[in-house]
Amino acid sequence: MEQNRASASFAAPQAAQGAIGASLGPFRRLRPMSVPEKPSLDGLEAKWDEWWEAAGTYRFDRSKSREEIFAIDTPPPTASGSLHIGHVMSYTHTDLIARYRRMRGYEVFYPMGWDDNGLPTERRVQNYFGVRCDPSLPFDPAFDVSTLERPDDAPVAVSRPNFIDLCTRLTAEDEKAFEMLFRRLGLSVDWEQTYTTIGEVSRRASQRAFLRLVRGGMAYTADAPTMWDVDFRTAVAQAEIEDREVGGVYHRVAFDLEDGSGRVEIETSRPEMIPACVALVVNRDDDRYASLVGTTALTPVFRVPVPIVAHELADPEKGTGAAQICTFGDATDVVWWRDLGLPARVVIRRDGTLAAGRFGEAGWESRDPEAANAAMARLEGRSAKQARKEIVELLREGGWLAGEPEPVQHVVKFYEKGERPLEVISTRQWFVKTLELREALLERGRQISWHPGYMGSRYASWVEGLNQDWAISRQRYFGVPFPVWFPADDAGEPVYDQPILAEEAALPIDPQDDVPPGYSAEQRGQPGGFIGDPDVMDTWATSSLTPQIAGRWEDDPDLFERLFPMDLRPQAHDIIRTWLFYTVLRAHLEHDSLPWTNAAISGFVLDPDRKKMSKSKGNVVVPTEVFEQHSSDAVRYWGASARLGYDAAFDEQQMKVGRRLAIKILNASRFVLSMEAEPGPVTQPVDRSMLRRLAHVVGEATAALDAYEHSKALDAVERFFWGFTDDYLELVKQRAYGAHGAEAAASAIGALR
RNA sequence: GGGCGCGUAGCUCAGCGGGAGAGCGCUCGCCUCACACGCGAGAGGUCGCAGGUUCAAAACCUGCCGCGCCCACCA
Repeated sequence: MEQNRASASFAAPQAAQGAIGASLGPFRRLRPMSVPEKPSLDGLEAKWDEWWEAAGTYRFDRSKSREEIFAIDTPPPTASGSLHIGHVMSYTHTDLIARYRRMRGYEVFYPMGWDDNGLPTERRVQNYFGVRCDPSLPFDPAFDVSTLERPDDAPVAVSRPNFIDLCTRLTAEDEKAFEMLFRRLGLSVDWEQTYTTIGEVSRRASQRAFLRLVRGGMAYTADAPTMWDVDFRTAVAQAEIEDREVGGVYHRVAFDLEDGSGRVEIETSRPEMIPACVALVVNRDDDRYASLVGTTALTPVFRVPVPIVAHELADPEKGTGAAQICTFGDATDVVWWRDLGLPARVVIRRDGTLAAGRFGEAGWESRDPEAANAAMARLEGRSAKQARKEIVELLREGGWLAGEPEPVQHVVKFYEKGERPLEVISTRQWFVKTLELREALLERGRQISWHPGYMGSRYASWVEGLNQDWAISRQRYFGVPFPVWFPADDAGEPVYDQPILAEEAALPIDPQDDVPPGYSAEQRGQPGGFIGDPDVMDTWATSSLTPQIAGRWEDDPDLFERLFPMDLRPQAHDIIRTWLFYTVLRAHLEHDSLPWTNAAISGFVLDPDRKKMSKSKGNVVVPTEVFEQHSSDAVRYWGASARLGYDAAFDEQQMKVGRRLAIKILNASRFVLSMEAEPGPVTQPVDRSMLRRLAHVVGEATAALDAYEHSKALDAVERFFWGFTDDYLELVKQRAYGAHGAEAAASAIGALR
């Protein structure tokens, strides 16, 4: 049914077999023209970019119906970095699909987007201009970054509006450079469809979708333990967390039983969390400890009484079989804390340093408050790492350290862009419900056609492993603001459970500038007034709406109808759990549909030694140099030779092959076009045989491209072509020149054309 | 720990039930009027290992080994 919804303008095998000679189509009309003496690839990119732009070759025709359209949800690259060779490969893959669909008669919707909002841009602006954002400063209309003075080389604090302005200006520059590169690559993008994730359309769509989630009960705000990056000082979502193996130290620490009958030893890599300990946990089936459940122990150093509790997740095999529960040392602590209804004693602050309440006061009971507070004074204000050294001394002094600390390699959770391990910190965040949708989202995954198919299992394993709702708020600046204010109580503090939602018609809004309905600007921050939500959305909360943004959802309902759900999401495999997953989630919640029917997943480009390319390794390839050296066609050839889903080695040899192929095509074309005589009916067996093979190859390539196997299509076509030049061309050359008469020549020329 | 992918000529890879292949690289020969960014010829492999199914296995099944990726509540 897909195949039938547009007429095929690509030569079908049957046509070529039927009336050979009569079916030359457009080639019949080719006339000898000014054939260049020495065809060259140099400068072709600029020439054709200009030509396509002037002719509007790839402009999207919105008068077409949904059935006639093939809509692509192009990945918006992060605008605040540099494009690398991996982009070149994956965007070439998408372009191959776009061009193939166009050949099949589809009206292809192929936009470009720039993902400019978010942390990467902030970081780049900070480094580029030497500034940092201080939201407490007022807007400075006279601010001029070019005259910025940095006497001691420290970052200069600028206001939030000034900072955002710098972000906007720098990304605009980066986006121009990206467009130049993509144009040079020869992408058949309709550049009039370009959007940015910080642009007005994106902000409106993000805010509108968010408001609907809140009204529908699918988004909520809660003060809950959340994964937190202490350097960026923001919450991060499960999808942005990665495991890293790092060196750690196991410490065996003794807890005295309250009744003085003995001690319980635990093993921990985070002894600095002992002041935050709220319980010891053991497994009920563990004979060593079962009798202790229900009794009380005293924490070392701080002498805080904590209950010994049982939980099924306590693994007798791990460590000593007994563990401390702290608020919060890791994600497991959160599970135990929640399941067992334990109190919280938080000692890690948002900047990652330690601080505690006064021992001896409510919530901070201690059998020896004086010693506890003295000990805490030695930890206060230190980072987790520094505090660890300090508390080891305290443990040693008090005789609570059993044996010597033992260095180990263990796996710790990091923010993917972060440098220090994540902490679990209780903060107020906005969440989107995902856990309760697990089954529905797994079903959505099954409805997608994955290319290659096994990528579907990556999606499934991610969805199956979801363990927290999606935290979408970020304590940052350059992002889409939440269209929300909170009423201020008599003390001027926000009342979080009564958010004031913006009107949809007013979107996009910024609660830091705009005033909620029914309030006046003077009431901002005043008792009884209002407070704007200071946070911005996770960048994925915007980019998960790219089909809606590119399709101008609700801004242009007629267009949206023609595009959504789209046909194709092309992307790389590293962001299945983020971009792909969230996009499926948003379409499910907002439209009760898939966002698109196909997902084409490209692999990575590895360096020639099959190592991952990264800036730190210094093995990153700069695309412009590659274009310069090999030509865009050659680079595209290399990209096309890599299958979807599989990593490809960066291979200049392969580009040389592509270059040779391109030049061979030019030379063969020069030969064919230089024939003076008129083409005639194809009567000679050799000619007919060649055309039959050609027809077969067309069928083969068509089937491969329908199955998203472009490398297979390339292989078939290329194989045919070299046979065509090396064998067929040589066989008919003399005849085409007229050595065997006019009729035989006309047959050859007809076939050649 | 669970899942997925991959192990075929020096390199990059295709083939996935009946001839072990391509390109690059290598060797040799050719400036043949489309192309020397070319043309022709050639060397090179117990298809990771071990069992099994089959008349027939590089291909299917089982187990193992190695590499990579994804996921997991790794004290």
